[in-house]
Amino acid sequence: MSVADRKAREKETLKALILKGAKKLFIEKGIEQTTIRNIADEIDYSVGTVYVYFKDKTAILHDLHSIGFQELGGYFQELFKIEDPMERLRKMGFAYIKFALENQEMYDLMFNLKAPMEFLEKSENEDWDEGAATFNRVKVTIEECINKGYFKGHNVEPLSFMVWSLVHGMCCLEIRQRTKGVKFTNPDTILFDGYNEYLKIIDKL
Amino acid sequence: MSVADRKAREKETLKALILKGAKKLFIEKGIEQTTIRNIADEIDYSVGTVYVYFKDKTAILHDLHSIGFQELGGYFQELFKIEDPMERLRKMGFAYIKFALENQEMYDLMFNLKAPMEFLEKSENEDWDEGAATFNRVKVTIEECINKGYFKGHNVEPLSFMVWSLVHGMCCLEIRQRTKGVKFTNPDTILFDGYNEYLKIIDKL
DNA sequence: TTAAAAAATGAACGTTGTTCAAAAATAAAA
DNA sequence: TTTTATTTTTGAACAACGTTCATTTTTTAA
Repeated sequence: MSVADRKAREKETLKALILKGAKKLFIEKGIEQTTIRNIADEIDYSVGTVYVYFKDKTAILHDLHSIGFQELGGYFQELFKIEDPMERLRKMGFAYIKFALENQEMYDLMFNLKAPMEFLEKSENEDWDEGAATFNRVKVTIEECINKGYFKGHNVEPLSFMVWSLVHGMCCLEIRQRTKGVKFTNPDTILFDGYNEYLKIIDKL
Repeated sequence: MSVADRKAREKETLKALILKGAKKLFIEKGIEQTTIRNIADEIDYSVGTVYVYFKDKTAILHDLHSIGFQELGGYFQELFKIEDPMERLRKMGFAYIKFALENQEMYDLMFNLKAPMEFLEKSENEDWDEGAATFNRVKVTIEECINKGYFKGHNVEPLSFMVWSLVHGMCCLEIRQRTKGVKFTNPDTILFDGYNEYLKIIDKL
């Protein structure tokens, strides 16, 4: 166990500490309202130190966006024990919405903010692996549905994209306050009421 | 025609000039990249003048968001000449997507940015009239569909919300670069391919 | 021509993300 | 142990941001 090894471990620890502090503040007071100085204060380090461990703010946001996908993975954990792909698809949408509502700021970061994508564009690895992997779980499930005779006459990829868009759109409108603006009859349940309409539809296909 | 009247008209003209300059810059270089100083420079006025006519940046963004809804109305113009509500519904989604793709920055402002909603919260009129009115056009059309015997077993409002979410979600993922991240087989047509899957589905209902 | 009112101005303030020479802490060498 | 070299941390300083407001300029009324 060399000194270099320990130093490397300590670097990782501090990096994780910064991310932890950032996440806490993001959830507490919003991403836009959180400054690098806030983050530095939160973990009792100076601003300069934050910039030693992260190139800029988009780097922090990108790393946190990746953590968000890990957490979303947690919500999906149980799903792949479900054999019936249609049942799995139904539950997957629920889990997705649940994650979005329980982790609004993280969801926003993962699927709405420009920062994580801007970071990718500037970095050498241009691929959005997290997003692609998550989308693939939907695609695989829908493929199984098709193989079982569901969704006759449909194409896997565009259909998967449509399903993703449907749940994403609902979460998006909710998180960005657009459901509050349109005065629904039942504002508190509109997301699940909307999702139920979708469930009714796929039951017929 | 009193002096006061002319003054009032001149005030409106300058307000419109500021909005016009702001919109031009927003489209040219993005909303986030446009500063009040940029806008003032663009129209050859000082920063201070901008603040005489608008309380703050969210006021500019809100007014521009309203203009966006007028423009979206233009895309919807022809639609209500279509008698068949199902055909109108199909075309409405297309028009919506077309508007979103041709006016990405404006669409973002209307349905994604927090500024217009923050402005509403602070103002006395808390209602998002523009959004509610636009949603109502979808709702009315779907109601007509139901009256004609389509969408049996479905509820107007949640179903309308679901349809809105579906197209909004697609536009959102596209505009916020999430479709570029997930490497689709046909990235250039995925939005319309996805929308076609939706069309296939409602044809069966 | 002069006084009053309205409109336009831009320097100045507090904050932001970011940088970087200097200081402090740690490791290696003597 | 003491000295030297390396690594880590620091916070003052910078440019740019949204915003304010005392001052100046322009316009209107007297």
